[in-house]
Amino acid sequence: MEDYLESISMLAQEGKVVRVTQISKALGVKKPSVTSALKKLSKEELVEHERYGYVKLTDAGRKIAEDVFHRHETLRHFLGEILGVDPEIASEDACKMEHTVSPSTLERLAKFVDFVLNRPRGKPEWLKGFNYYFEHGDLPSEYMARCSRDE
Amino acid sequence: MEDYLESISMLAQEGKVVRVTQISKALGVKKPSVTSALKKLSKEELVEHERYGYVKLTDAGRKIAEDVFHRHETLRHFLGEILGVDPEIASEDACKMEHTVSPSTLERLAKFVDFVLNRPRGKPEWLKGFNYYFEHGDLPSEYMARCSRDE
DNA sequence: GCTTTTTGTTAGTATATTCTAACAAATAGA
DNA sequence: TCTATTTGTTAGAATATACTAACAAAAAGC
Repeated sequence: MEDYLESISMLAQEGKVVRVTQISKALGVKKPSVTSALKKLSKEELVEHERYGYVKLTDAGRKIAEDVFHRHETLRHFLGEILGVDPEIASEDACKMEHTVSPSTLERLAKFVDFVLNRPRGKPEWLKGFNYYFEHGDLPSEYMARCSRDE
Repeated sequence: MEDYLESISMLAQEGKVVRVTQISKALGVKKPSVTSALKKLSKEELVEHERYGYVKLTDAGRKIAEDVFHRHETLRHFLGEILGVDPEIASEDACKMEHTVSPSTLERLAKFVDFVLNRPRGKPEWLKGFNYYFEHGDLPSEYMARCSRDE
């Protein structure tokens, strides 16, 4: 259900009017699945949807959608920009993981991403070291030297 | 199903004989759930189990179990030792996430954990910086200074 | 306005996984 | 060895989620 809310939110963000077919395409599920999801989400007052009509998030629904989206983005950034996972895969994995991370872990992960990418400026040197290590299996001597100096 | 395999593997590792009740307790599910899981896993030739008897992994089952365990440990280490998530929660989250991470992401994560924790010696200075940042919301001036020097 | 196409819904089915209740086998105690 | 307890199984129901096939409503074309 979180995926439906997130997808509705994203489609709405793009300015498009949100309809069953679009959600169906966005999520890669068949239309009846969307209809029944919307029925359920309506009952929980997370979306507004009348037969054959447009889909809109309620405030409660939007809140959840944005939370899911935040989780998704945090994971995607971590996977893509720190671990260096292929963007496509980073997005897919984020999509699956976003539903299982606990709030407290996500909070730390978000801070971690922020810390690594922005404190106090851009990406730190050691991240290049990691990429080198991942590609070659060991570290360039220059990096080793600098690291020892730091210690 | 992966959870069942992992649990059986872990119980076996502890030297104990593996039985339905133990798996049931380890996973926090009722015994009929275990019985039916075992039936399924037997059909797939991942465990050996005869009525009222002990449970044993086949080679194929053990292989999967060890893979799941590896995923679990990698995640747990990352969450606990790098992000600094509470050990209890790190373990729970790892348990949920271990089923959704893609192999390529896991490979990078494992390398990342190894890199951060062991290359070229123990934990790097910046990890303390992260913990400070997480607790206080900004960085100690000493760290800021050192970082600029590095750049 | 009538027909065709697109869009959405309903009904019914399937899978995966859990549970409870009731029963059966195995084990342990006396 | 007989009974009581522990352990394991079966049967059946529940939830969550997806699907297909068939139908209905709405929109578009002419």
